[in-house]
Amino acid sequence: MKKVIVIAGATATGKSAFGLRLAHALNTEIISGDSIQVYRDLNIGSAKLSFDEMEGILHHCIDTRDLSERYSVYDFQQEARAAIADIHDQGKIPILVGGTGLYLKAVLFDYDFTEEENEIPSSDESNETLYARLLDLDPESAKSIHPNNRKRVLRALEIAKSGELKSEREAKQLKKPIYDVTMVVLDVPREILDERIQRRVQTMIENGLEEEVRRCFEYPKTREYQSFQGIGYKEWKEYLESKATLSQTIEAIVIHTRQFAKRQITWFKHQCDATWVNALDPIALDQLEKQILAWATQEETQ
RNA sequence: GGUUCUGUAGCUCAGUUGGUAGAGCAAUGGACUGAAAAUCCAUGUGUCGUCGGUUCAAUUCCGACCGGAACCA
Repeated sequence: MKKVIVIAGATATGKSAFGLRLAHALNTEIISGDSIQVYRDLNIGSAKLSFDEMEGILHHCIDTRDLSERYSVYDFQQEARAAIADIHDQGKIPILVGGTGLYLKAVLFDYDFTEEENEIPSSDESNETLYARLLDLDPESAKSIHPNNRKRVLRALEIAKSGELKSEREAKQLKKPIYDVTMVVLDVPREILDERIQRRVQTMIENGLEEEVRRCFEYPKTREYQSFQGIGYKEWKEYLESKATLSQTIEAIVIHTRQFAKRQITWFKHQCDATWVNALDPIALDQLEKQILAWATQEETQ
């Protein structure tokens, strides 16, 4: 199996910096595992590295979509795997850096998405009615989806329409990585992370986040885009409509970012087999780098 | 100084015609296979401002005091 390095963790834990460090040491390229950084004009609010900050390291899966476009795990799986293959062909070990847990897992594991229309399933039926139908069509999947989780119920019904059930599709998977993966989760104690988030948002404001938002989402129609769902963007809706103050907007961004970080931590804790490292401990990071470099030079396993 | 409001969960506020109280947000934990920075689930004891009075019983009624707001001087 080919090797892949993964640097994961909550927002504001220093993933990008550590990823760059490894990329230099291994003379390789980085693949961003992030659902918002794929959008071309979302720079400040998505905490995207600037061209200079990339320090000459090639970054994949960034700036690949226009604000009006939809994007999904499927797209990411295709494009990230293509980039991985390309880097492997150069005899290098790709580094996947990102905080979108599902995206990382879908690339590394044998998640199976068949080619299909990327449409948002919609319905005006009640949650109860939809769930009842799912119970009938795919009881196995229904068991693991809460009736109120309309999005998931609709998706499972959508899959069932194709003839194959969601539960059947997943049962065929081995649920094992398709690469030889070394995965690291960068960890920062919650209280400190909260402060870092506060500061980071403040910096975004100073760097002109409001201007970026106005430029990208000036027209109300654009605020229906998937890209507008990003934290740091959607919070400006009320502000742009003169229904909220600047400080309320900033506060909302901070709160949403913290809640997001919490969800990310929960995901990585339970969904992934990874080495957790205190990102604030320079000695631990040095050791980690050495370990990864040593692992990188080992023979490929079968 | 006077009048009228007001003080209940971290925040904004309901409520109890007197039997010690509950929403939203926040917070905490969790789920997660095509929107995932999304979506969803679970968790609510707090001297009901302080001190007195009435009462079998006061957060609820009465008084004083201490905060806050508005208006009048």
